[in-house]
Amino acid sequence: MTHAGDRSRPSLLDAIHHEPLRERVAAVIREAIFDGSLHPGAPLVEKTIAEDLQISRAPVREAIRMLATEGLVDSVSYKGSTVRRLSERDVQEVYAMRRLLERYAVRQVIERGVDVSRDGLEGATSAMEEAAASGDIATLNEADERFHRQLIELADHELLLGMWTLLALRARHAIALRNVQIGDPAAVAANHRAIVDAIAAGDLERSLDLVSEHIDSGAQLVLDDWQDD
Amino acid sequence: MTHAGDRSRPSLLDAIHHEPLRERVAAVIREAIFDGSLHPGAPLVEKTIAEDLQISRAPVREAIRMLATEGLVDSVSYKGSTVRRLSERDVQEVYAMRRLLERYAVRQVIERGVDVSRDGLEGATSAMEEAAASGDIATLNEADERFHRQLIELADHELLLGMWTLLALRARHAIALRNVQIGDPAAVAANHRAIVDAIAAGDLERSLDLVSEHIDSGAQLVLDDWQDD
DNA sequence: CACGGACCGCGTGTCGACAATCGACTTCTT
DNA sequence: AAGAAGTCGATTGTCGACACGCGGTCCGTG
Repeated sequence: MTHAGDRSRPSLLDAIHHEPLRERVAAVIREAIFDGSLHPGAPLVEKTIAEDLQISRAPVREAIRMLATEGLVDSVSYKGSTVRRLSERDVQEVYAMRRLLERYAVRQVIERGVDVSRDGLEGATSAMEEAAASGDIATLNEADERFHRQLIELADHELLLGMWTLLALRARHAIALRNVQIGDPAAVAANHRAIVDAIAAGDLERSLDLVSEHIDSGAQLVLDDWQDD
Repeated sequence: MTHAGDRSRPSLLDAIHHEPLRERVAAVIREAIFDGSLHPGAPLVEKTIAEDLQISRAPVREAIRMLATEGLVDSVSYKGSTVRRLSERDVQEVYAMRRLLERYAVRQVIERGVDVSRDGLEGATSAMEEAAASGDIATLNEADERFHRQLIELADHELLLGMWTLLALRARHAIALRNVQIGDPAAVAANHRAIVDAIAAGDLERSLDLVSEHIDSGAQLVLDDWQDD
């Protein structure tokens, strides 16, 4: 699950240190999938993409293969690749696994007495509150994902983090398709604050319940009026 | 997690229907890792392997990349790939995730009232008992893995199955490195029988305990006298 | 002798061309 | 006209050659 460098952190180095072409291509296609330019079922033809980007097929091919392992693309030997069609069941499975993994993370964090207020969660939480207050949905969503990622990171479990990262990608895919609208930003932020508090208080049962509930409601948001393509 | 065709089922078709070269190459390297020809840390040089197999670098390259996503190989851009070095922590993480996933599967199976005696577990279980009786360790191990795989399959959750499959590969890697010796074959078979019975009886708590215990003891077998490379 | 920079070999990254496969369409046969 | 065989276009699979990054070596310099 060694996952290519963090593309969401465009540090100064990236300008110097040449990231392999396949990574950049994968990032381009991934974004196209998320922003809707590539709808589910759309064919990904190596030659076409290569010509569009004015490069050879090799890096395109590798990029597509990456996306396939990420679950964003379906590939069939000798036939071709298409943007994955997500069924309602797929979405349910993704969220079921997320719930399982995040609950496990919470358990680990509490058992090992990690200081959640100091080690990161605090930042994401207050960022969510600020974003909610100013009605900045984009930032809110970003902070939301950061919150959950940091929660997983606090469990200090590389394999867990790797698997969760894959799930997060697939969740983003589902969310992108449905253009999910958050009901009440302030409530979302408050939920996260409550989770932090419960963990900090060492209340395992309450933490698990809150996390489950939060993830289930997220799933519900995506699944409402879902129609299989 | 779309995983290349089932390589363990060499049907008649495989002779006709050309499986892409990369798959066969991946299978060869994977086996070499499991049987110890390629020890942890051993470099995987595309050109060398390609020449050994008398093919070009392209399929070798893709095969290595597959193994990397399976967690059997470490790849670093512009530097190269090596057989993954497994730390004690890696092994612990793999087994921790297996425990989490298999417990989840058990929960699902019981909640949904799947008929475990009819739908597959019975076959693997009795196969284990026979293998144990005749002292056939290889068959025992094979039936063991089949048992767990079928347990996961009964949960009817594709994503779960995909993630579990990855974990199983990594577990096999660890087991291969330690040449694990099973203490008492009959006891192992009996444990699985007990799990089937508990599930069939719908006894959730007992089923979870048995599964946890079984996986933990498996982990212990691998971890005994583990020395990080 | 320590240190910094140019050089060089190794291996991966990328390229353009050719081969194999698949599915659909066409055509031949009865 | 129906069915089977053959053909064709589109796309992936494989190939060999060249480009580039990386790390170690060797040399010059203070």
